[in-house]
Amino acid sequence: MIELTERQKFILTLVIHDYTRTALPVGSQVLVSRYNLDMSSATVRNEMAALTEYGLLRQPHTSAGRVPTEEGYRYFVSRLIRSSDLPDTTRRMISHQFYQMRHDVEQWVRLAASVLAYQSRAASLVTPPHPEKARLKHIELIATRGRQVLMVLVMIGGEVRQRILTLNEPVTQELLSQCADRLTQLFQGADLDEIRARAAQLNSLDEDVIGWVLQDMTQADSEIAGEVFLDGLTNVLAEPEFTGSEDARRALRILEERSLLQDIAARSVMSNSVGGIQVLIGGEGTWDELRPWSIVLGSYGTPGLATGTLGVLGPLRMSYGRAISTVRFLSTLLSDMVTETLLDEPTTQKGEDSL
Amino acid sequence: MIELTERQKFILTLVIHDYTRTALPVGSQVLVSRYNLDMSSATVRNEMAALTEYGLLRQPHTSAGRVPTEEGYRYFVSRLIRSSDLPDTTRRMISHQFYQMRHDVEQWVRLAASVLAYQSRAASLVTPPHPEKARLKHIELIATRGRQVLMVLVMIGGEVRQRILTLNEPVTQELLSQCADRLTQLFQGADLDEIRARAAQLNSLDEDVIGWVLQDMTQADSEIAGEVFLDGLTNVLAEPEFTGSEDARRALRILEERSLLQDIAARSVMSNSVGGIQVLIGGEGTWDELRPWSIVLGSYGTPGLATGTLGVLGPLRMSYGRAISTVRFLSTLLSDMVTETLLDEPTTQKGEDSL
DNA sequence: TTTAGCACTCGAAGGGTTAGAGTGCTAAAT
DNA sequence: ATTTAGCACTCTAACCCTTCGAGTGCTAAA
Repeated sequence: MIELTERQKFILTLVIHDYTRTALPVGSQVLVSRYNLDMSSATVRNEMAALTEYGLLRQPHTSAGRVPTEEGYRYFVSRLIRSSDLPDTTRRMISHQFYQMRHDVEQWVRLAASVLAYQSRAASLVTPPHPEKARLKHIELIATRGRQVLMVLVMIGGEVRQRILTLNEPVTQELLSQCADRLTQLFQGADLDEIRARAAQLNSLDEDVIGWVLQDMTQADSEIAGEVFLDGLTNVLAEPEFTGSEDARRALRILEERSLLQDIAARSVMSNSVGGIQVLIGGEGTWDELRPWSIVLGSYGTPGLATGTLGVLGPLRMSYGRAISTVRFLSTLLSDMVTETLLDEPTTQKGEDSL
Repeated sequence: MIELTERQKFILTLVIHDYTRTALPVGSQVLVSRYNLDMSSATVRNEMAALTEYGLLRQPHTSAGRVPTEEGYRYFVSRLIRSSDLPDTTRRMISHQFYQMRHDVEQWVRLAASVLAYQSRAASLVTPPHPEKARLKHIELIATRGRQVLMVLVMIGGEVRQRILTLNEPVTQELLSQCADRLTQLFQGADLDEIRARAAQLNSLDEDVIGWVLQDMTQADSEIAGEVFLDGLTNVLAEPEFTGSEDARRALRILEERSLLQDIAARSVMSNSVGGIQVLIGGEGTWDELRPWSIVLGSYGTPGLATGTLGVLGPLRMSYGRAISTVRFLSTLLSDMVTETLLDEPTTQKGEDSL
């Protein structure tokens, strides 16, 4: 990557700053007068020409001002950005809100999406915390009607899965409770493989049930992000570059389908990373539908226990500083939420590493 | 409401049909040639003038064709519409999909939203089935860490609520299980009031827990529609009347905030109702943000047991026939889903009407 | 009661002009 | 060796004007 002079960096920063605010190509004279630069517009013009040469700026047409290129944004994000933290009062306020929601995971995930969207003025997405490898904590079986039974699976980490299953023959609640207790005793703390290995010596009812447990846990393991909570879509549709264009709808379809989101969320190694936070600019050549968008992604949680993804989606000219600092703050906050309210027995208590 | 001649009804129907397809004001000559009418354009003009007089059509400007007014749509929906059922193959296909999803309520609610959006070519919304009055089926308490306990509440009807609660002092899993069993025995099938009434003779742990149960059930009762599942937003944003206008964003904000949706879903008595299905045209004077929108709403489930709402949101010129028939079909289908897979003990087994 | 004929209206579309913001280049100034 | 003033040039956005044509309402004949 080309080394710029200090002044060039300064001017690039100003152009990006101005363009993010106005969405209008920025000219040399405007820049000088708006920011009281003590150089002439001609000097700025020369520097801009250099930056254009380097591929960091471009002109929409000959007699227009400059606009940052994707490369320009990338340079800015990776080398120039000075992301200030959120103000202390704001942080305290947000923390307080989360504290009040601490009892319900879904609620605080939703809150996270809402805060993220509001603070970054863009669309936000948050996935609930999800263990990399589901470990069983508790099985519950509840008779409903005839051969149908509601199975509730509580995983270590707090995730709860429920499913209605149909047994071969009707069973009383009492038998079901005993079965659930037995299986809970037997498989507490076990992951998919361990259950599968130890599932030999079982009577028929237990076997029947554990089959469903395995199925559900397989599903849990394969889900990277079961549900994705979105918020702030209107923030992004309000941006001038998307009003009335095809792009806005395409982007919305992306968010609606969610498969691409999972794809992206799954891909943790990305081009530009700032302190654990990934910045995806203009689809990075891979996701064509995202060409007019940027995504700031973070993750939260504890790798061994449960992790989730959170991010901000906005136009190319989004405020990266604000987005990054918000994502960073919420990332640590949500990590705290996971460890504070969902932490369970230490994982060393179970498993093969019990030395 | 004014009585129209058969020919006027016919022409109104044609205008609405054509406008629904093209989104362009429809003129007399176009109408005659496009539908091979055996009358002259002048005759059509006269009838159109009459319909305009009655307030069922209007002209965007003097020398333009006619466009249906909200009143026009209302007349059409309440007196003229002939909503054909979905084709048999389609119905079977959809039913089959639902059958495969029958184990997971969230999944089939999501599927319903998806099918509804696809079939009606508009945005759709579906709320999960929700009992009008929560009745307890089962309490489960699971120790997590220290004084924190995961409480899982299973309601009759299949709804499951979970919450982390903090007790006054640490309690073993065994004690918790006993407590849960005791409370389940004592309050099974009881609603909020009954629990409150019978909650006198309890020891301290039970009392502590039952307080949280009451809180959760109160919350369950007050929720009309906890979550609203949306789909097909892009269908609606693609409509020409919304490209680039403020309206689209306003509408999206409505859907995002969901409070208005609950408001609407809660208000079951509406102006135009066709076979249990409510049609809300242009906000009906009450919801200003919805002026450029129409909503076709239905409900499903069994009033005593659990009910939900489903609906379609589209532009004023949406295809009401298609929307209504889709909503109607899904309404019965989802009702079946509720009774088939979630039905519990008959409600007469419990309560004051046990004669 | 229907229809042919006609004058009239008004928005959409096309074309031409203008204004001004912005550029790059050159030559003078620092 | 930079920086800056000056200037010719470019190109879009905005405006105005005209034209075109679809659609109307009215009148009079069928």
